[in-house]
Amino acid sequence: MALTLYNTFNRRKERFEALAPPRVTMYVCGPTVYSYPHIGNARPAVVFDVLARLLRRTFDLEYARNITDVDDKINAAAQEQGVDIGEITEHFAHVYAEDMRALGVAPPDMEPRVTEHMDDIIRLIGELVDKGNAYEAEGHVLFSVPSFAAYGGLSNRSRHEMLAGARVEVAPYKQDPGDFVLWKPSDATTVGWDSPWGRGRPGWHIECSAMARAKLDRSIDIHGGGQDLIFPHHENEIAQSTCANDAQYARYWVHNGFVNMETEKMSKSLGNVLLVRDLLKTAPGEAIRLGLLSAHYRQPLNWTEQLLREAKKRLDGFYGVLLAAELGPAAGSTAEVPAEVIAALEDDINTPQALTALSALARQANRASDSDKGELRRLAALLRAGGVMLGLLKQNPEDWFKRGPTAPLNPDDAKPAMEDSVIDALLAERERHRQERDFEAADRIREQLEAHGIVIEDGPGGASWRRK
RNA sequence: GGCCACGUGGCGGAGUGGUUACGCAGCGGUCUGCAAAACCGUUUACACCGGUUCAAUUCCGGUCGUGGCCUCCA
Repeated sequence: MALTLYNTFNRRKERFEALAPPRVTMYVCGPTVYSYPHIGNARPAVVFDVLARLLRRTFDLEYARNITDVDDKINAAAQEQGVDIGEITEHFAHVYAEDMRALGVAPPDMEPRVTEHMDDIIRLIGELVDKGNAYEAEGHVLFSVPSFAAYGGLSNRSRHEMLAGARVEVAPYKQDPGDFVLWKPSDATTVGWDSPWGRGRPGWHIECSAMARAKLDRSIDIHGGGQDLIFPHHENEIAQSTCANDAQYARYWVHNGFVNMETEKMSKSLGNVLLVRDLLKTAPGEAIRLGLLSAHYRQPLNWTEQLLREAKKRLDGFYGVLLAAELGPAAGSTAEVPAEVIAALEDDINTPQALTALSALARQANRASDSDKGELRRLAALLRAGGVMLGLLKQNPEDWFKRGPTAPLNPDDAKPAMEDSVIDALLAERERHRQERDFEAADRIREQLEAHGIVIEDGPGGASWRRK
């Protein structure tokens, strides 16, 4: 099987072919660092993390995900708090990295920041001006959309259609209503850089074009991001980069769907956001990650408490297999990734199908668990390898069951925490009662533990416990 | 108004021109001192109307509905 990806540009699934194998270049639009990431922001990070893991199996991947640290929303936040923008961006870049790590997202190979590529941005704008694709007007530099005949190819709309639906006032200095800003002037109180067009700062779209070229190449294999970036952001990137580089900008455009709250898009402007760090207080990072992977990446995902609960239970099932097989932590595992998992992921990153393959392995393993320990261990190792491929099942199963969430999903379910040593002591006491066939006393201890969210499981090797 | 998705069983969610998705929940059973876990079995699915076809949930057209983009947004 070969990798196929849905290419937004052609609106169909296509077989992936690298421009210059074994090298593959991938650029994904990363965060603008001015606030805490919400679960919707986490989706592309997780999805492209899975794609990156898949690509690394067969290619020499160069994966860049930018950090936008110059932006008017950052400026607004900095002015409001009376601090330098660097304080805001440093803080939230750190928060983003922490939250993504908690979700099992491996850092990309490169995380370029806009402020570190101002020279590249200014050079790129200069090239566009020289080529006649951009012009200066009232301190601004604008991209001339009519100069790029293929404009609208990604979002599948003509300039005429866009004008019909335009809801924004057209700035008077624009030669064409569709023209967009590459560089804009900064006043004395706003952060700015010296340029041939005066002190100013970059517009929204140019930084990705500049960093993709600086960090990867003039022509890249895969460009990813959320569906809301298709227009205007990615459309404008194509215009800038194609004109400046005289080359196809990106061969495959991959866009993830939104995370919704009650079927409505989660967005900062609507205020209906669920922060990753708040979710991490209620559930393990792997459960949140599995929740994000439980629907196909292009489908909308309705984020609910039930979704998260089901994700956690599914992981409980998988870890139950690993525990029975006494596998321990993931490090050092040499098992091959199951072919079904690879096949599912190669089919346009079909993560629900990959999870189905894991469930099938778990069932087979459980079936074998009583009669054939060797088979159990073999299947469990496959399950683990498939899970790790998805960024899951990396923990020691014992830790998974003994370390509950720091807070329950529902505050009403709050139960007083209990020390491991206390639990172990109570369990030993219960064992004595059971030896003496005093089941009433034994059951009282179980109820006592239950009240603390602890479940006892009696097995052939004695009793064990786990946190719900 | 333009463009684009989507509408699957109690819920979530894949997929396919003719064969069990899978997960969660429910019900029955095996196991267990009782449980839990696990396993086995099980419950009315493919919005509606036409068309193509030997055969459509799957292809085509229409209707209705939901959502997204067209403006900062993953």
